[in-house]
Amino acid sequence: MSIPKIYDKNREKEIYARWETAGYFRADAASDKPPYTIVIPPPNITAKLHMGHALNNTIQDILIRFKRMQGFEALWMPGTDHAAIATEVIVMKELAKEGITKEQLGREGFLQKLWEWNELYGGTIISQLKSLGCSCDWERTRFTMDEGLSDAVLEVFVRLYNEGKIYRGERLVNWCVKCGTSISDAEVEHEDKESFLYHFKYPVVGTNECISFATTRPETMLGDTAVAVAPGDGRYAGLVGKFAQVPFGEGREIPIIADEYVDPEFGTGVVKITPAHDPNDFEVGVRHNLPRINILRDNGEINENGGEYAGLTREAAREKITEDMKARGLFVKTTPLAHAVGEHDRCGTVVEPIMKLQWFVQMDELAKSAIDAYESGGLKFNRERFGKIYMNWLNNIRDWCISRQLWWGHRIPAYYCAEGHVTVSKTAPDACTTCGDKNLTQDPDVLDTWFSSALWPFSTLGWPEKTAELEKFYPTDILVTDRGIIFHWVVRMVFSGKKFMQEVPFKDVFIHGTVLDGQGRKMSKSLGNGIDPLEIIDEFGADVLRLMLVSGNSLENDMRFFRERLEPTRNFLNKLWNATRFVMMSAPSAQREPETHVEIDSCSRSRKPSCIEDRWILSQCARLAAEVTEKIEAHELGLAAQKIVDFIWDEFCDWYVEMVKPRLYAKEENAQASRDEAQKTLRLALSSAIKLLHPFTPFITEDLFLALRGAEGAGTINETINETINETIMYASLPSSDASLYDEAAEKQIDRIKEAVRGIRAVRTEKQVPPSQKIAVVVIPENDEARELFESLHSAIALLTGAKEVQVLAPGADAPDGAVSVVAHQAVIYLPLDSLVDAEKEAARLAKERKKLEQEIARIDAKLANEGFLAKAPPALVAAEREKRDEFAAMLAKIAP
RNA sequence: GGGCGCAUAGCUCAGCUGGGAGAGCGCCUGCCUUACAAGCAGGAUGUCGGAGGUUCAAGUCCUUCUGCGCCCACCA
Repeated sequence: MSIPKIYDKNREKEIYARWETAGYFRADAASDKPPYTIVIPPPNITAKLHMGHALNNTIQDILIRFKRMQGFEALWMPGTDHAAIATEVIVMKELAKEGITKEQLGREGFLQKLWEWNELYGGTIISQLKSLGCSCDWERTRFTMDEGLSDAVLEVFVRLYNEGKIYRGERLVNWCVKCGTSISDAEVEHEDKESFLYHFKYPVVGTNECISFATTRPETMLGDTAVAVAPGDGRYAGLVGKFAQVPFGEGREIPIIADEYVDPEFGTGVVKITPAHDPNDFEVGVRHNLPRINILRDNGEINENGGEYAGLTREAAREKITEDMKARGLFVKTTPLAHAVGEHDRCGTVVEPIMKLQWFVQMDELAKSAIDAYESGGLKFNRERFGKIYMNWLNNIRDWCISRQLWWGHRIPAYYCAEGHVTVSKTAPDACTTCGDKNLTQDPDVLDTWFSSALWPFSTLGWPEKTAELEKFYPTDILVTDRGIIFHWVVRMVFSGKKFMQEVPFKDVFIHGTVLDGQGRKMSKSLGNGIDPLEIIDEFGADVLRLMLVSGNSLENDMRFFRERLEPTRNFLNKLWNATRFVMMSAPSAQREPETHVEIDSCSRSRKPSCIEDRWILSQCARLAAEVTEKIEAHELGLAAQKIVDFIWDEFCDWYVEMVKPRLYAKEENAQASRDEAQKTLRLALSSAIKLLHPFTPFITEDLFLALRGAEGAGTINETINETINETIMYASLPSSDASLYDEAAEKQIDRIKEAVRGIRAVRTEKQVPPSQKIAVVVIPENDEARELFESLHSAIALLTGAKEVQVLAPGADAPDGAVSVVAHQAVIYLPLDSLVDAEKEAARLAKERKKLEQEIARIDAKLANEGFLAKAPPALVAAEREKRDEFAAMLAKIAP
């Protein structure tokens, strides 16, 4: 029977299905274990898994799996977001293909289409997350519009309304004339566009003068209700208080006012004021009690207030008005101007500030609580700079417009009577609370999608009910998300959590970078440069994708995605597969390796292996466990992964496995005990590393772990899995990192062996000794301790260097003639290579060695000669430098001049 | 206009609280050594963007300049 040499990624689905069936992802609110909670950033129901999701969820899964193995009751709460406008836009596009509009379907009919859509596609991303290996508690999967979460939304709206924190008001909102809805500031994207600055003038009433000004939007002149100059601007001092005439329609006369808002340095120092269509002007209008003239229809056409221009589009009106001003001699000039234009991030339409009756959340107090959370240290970001972004936004926040003129979403629970009285209630009220009118109509608008996701960390746990889940799992431990939604989401969750749960929803926020294409550009549909994670999973397996995503880069920075980076990762997993294959073939003992911390500890202490290499690798295991734990807890996942990879590939495969081969293959009768010990240690060290790796590459590690545990005889890896179906690595305890398991003596000794082996190999290569030629190696140790060390590992050294035998002489023995020497710590190694020794070249080689040592010594001497260094550097460092100098000097002395 | 990030080997990037420059890929040499050629052994490669400064000591901290990139912003 043959064991496959190549690891098979196609087993992932089967393994996942077994985990799910076994209920391994479930988190129990009644558990005694300490909780560890993460709520997933709910993907939109329109979403298909992209690289950003793959990275985001890999990070979360690594943390959750690690904590689960550490013994926490780990809950990863999954779910999806209804994504009001995004979903509505997509479904409308689908309907448009059939020539249907949402108006034709009516509200009920359209919503039914949306629910159908959700039924069909809302779960797509969930199944895709499963193929990535995510260990979410799927039975708890929530949706922002399901019953419980909708109840939470209504509860919050009503409470805030009753507290006066939610109000309805006519304000300027960002209006998308295409989507026919208001959008939040955060949904407006500003892009610098080449445009024009139009210079015009208005006649000043009662004089022959004109006052000139500039604007980028001439059509808004139709709504001008003032002209403003800077207070104290001498040029216009005489005009303030007079009136200018808008030369359209009835020739409206508007006041010339002075306001701080005007920058006298800019342009002519004069600004026309359009309170109904510009946020700044709106403020000016409030200060000066100016009328607001709305000149736009919802579709962007000029309305009746625009008189003769009514019915024109924004663009057409702009041109016609400019022409008309020219005709009246009031046009001065146009100058080119690059300036930022606001566009709707969903459809790219230029956003119009427009007056609308909308619902707002008053932000001052809520913002303050979110600021407090950060300033008090109760909320931490993985990098300070993200905290600054958060604070900067909060310090400049404006009231949050929460009503959207859409149908898909949580409908605003406000009801109006014929008189226009407002009644807010979770359930439809029987009568107006003001006048008792029974004929009520509900507000047609729905809430901003972030209104519901702001509640996600506690609404998913059952709030407003007092549930065991809330008690156990709130607040959550960490939020892992993208830089792009700090304002949209993170901020709003923080103040919502503090407001309704009296506690921040998470203590840590981990912001990770963006996955870019190979050229450093964002992956986007329009560029067509996206890489589908599912294709990568198909080709390489989820393990490879996951490990690659978190390796070799720091997660808070953006990363470029190269397919070429997948191969080294795949190669590593194949290496691990083969290492396990080797261990199972050469150490097929029926005896299981110790499983718990206690067992490992007692193994290492009471049954301390007698062989140095066993002690060494177990010591390295304990250090690895400590380092990996530290790095994961510091959320340095890439460094943690690197440590594990290095351990498995370098320490375990390249050194330890080779070192123990002589013991495994020894034929002597008395070799049994040593062989058993080697086999046990092989299995213990490997399974330790596999457990530490599991959070990163869950599938392959499950296979290998079960194979190692259950292997009875030398069966195939795959066969043994079925026999141990009830067991899993997911709940295996992590290897002990107890510092008492560190064996510094063994570490130092193995370092010496490695040094010697490397030296011998280098000489072999340099002398071009073919690997097939078995050479002789003679070691002359400096003392008995070194002699014992080299003797105990002579077979290993022979195997590692391709030597026929390694002879260890007594300290002080005579060096063999005609041999090449390799100087190591506390030993000189001779390779009798008569035929190959070229006296001249050998002298040159030794001279080079000497020079290297002399340089090292000189460097240290320079340091030690520096009085400042001696006086101010830590004493331990100085001592270490001295020790190194002594060692180098000793080695130098051994190289014959 | 404000804020932030990046600049380290040919390429892609690590390098956390300052103490002898690293990895992977690529490249050169030699190996199908009975776990693995998706492998093994050996090797070459860097004024750590420029200039100042702090320090006994700077890739690491400060200032400044240059070149990319991102975010925020109501300057008409």
